[in-house]
Amino acid sequence: MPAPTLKDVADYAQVSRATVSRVLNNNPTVNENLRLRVIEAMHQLGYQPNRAARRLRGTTSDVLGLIISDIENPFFISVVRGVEDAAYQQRMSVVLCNSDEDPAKQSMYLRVMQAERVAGLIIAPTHADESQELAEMSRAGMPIVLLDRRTSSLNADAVVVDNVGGAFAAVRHLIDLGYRRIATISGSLKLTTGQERFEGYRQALESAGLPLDRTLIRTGDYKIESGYRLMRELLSAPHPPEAVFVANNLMTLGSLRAVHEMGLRIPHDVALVGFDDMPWSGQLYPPLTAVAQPTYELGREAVRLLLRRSTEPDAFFHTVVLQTRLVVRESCGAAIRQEKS
Amino acid sequence: MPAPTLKDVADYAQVSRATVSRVLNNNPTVNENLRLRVIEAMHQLGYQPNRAARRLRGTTSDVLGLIISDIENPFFISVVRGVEDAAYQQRMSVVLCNSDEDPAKQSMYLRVMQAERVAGLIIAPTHADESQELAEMSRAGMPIVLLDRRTSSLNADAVVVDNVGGAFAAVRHLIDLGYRRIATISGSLKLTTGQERFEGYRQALESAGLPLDRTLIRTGDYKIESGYRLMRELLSAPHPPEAVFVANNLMTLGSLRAVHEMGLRIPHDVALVGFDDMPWSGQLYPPLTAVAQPTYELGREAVRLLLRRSTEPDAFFHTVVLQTRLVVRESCGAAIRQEKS
DNA sequence: GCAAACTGAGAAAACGATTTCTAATTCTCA
DNA sequence: TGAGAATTAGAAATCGTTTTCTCAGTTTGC
Repeated sequence: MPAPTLKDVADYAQVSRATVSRVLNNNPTVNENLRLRVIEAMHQLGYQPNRAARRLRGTTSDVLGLIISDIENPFFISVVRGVEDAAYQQRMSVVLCNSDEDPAKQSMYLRVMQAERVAGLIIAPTHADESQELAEMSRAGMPIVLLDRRTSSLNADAVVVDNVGGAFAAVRHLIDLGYRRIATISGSLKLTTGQERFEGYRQALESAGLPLDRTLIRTGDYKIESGYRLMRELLSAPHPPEAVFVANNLMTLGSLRAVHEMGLRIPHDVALVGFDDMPWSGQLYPPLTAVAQPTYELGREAVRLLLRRSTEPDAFFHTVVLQTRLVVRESCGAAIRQEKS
Repeated sequence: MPAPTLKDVADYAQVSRATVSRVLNNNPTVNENLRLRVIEAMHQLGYQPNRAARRLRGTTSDVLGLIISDIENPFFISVVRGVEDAAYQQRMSVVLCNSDEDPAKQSMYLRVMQAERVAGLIIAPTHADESQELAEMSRAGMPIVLLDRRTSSLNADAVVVDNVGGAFAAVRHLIDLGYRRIATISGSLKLTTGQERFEGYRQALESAGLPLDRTLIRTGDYKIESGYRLMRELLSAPHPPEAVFVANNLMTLGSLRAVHEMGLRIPHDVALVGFDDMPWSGQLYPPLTAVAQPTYELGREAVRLLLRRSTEPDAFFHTVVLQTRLVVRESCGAAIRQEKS
């Protein structure tokens, strides 16, 4: 039993295919009687329009491409959900791909997107993206929105969070609580997020007249293991820090383990503030103080930018910066220290 | 600049469109010289076949639908990844939808899938799915694979984990460590996963000749808050349990918080085993003993079943049951107790 | 050496919608 | 009442592929 086509509906309702199409697309030039007859026929037959055919003839596709760099990072889950919800409201579907921080895989998926003739593309470019592919697609008229990270090789719409401001608020909070020797475990400086969070850390120290101490700075790779290793290094040093700002969620988990294994207590022996608030952050031991990112909004906003670009292809590029929020729990020691500001 | 079409390639290579199509589909009946000429032309023009047109004409679509019930549950992330990877190897793309445990949203997405004319559908049906839609689609010839959960309203291929065995192993482990008063915080008994994990708990007690004590059984809804509330209830009772088996990841987080807030220690005052091992399980305090599910495999296996059904539509239905593994860390007290088996 | 079988590749017909023409009505107003 | 405008809906072209049909040219079998 093949699925009913528009022609079947037309035959059943005894009208032409064009009329059925008009009803389908809410063309007002169709008589109410006929309209009802066609709708009745569609119901009777359980008709669903074939998207492939529609896309082939119509100029606008209703599929939207989303390429993220690491589906296993919980950060992206909520982003995906934001994109999906916003797209659904526009009756668009989302094709999701995962580049795994692998430039080869990314370029493969870019080709798939091109072949799919997607209406637009939302992408968190991989680590060190030097490829010209994105720029070429953009020049060829494909609406593109950069998500979370930016890349030097492409001028385009982008939606990012205020990494500098978020990191600044976190470190400033530690300073206001009276900590002076504040270390950081930063992310890769090849990613804009890594650079910016480090910059926030630097500015916060500067704003309080504190020196930038090389021995308190460690650079990781956003994975659990590097957080563990770098935290051990920091705490084993002759003159360990009083507090640490960790620049992402997974490295924070590794840091916690290191502290516990060394038999130290948080925040009494060392205070901790993380970047990225997760559903389980409040259930860690101790509950984690962290910079919350508007991940869901990030996704929604990306779709909004994409739609704007589709309708106004020549508008100036926008970069939307979403604000973060510091969620204070116990790992920073706010409850046990006097705020000295 | 419109994208080049097959016709453009044909003109450029001075052959017919049919020949280009044959080259594209590796039809061996085309002469090597022509083949090279066509491939060269495709390169020159940067040609990418239009999937919409291809899907329209061809009988087989290369899009695979995936409907999950809660994208915010970390459990599904790895499942999605498994599906995606397996699909990619078959050069298929995945359209991902999130029903949010909402039957209305699920039925909406089912219609989208039907309209997309997807090659097949992998679905974790929502809570209490009584709809006939799935059964109808199945009867209409759509290959369908049930994921993680089953539903009474449809006989179809399914891939699930051995919930009974996993729960049994977890509780049996507690028994072997010498615990006798073992409680459970179970999931909704409307879901097959909830029922089966409870059944594993029951069987483990029975196998050791322990009574099923109503006061030690609590039923939650798989959310953090219910884990928190139910654990407080259990521990405030006049005769609290020595150990607790919690039937999902989020409720486990809530349970941990409850124990900590009440000033009790794990595993000294109460031991804990969870269901579903997560990347952060080892970094909780204390590191969590949990039943690990082969989530990635779950996804891969679902794709495999789907492809088999596409090629052999009339084969008998299979249910693939994947085994779990108990990951022993510290929350069960294995390190501090003598195993008495 | 002639009929039959095989090869390779073009012409043309699908696929299921949308959209542009176009023609048949109905309406409007002098 | 009749000419022109407005409305309504059908016929046919179109989108970019795949697939079937066809046919010329070549090979094979006896």
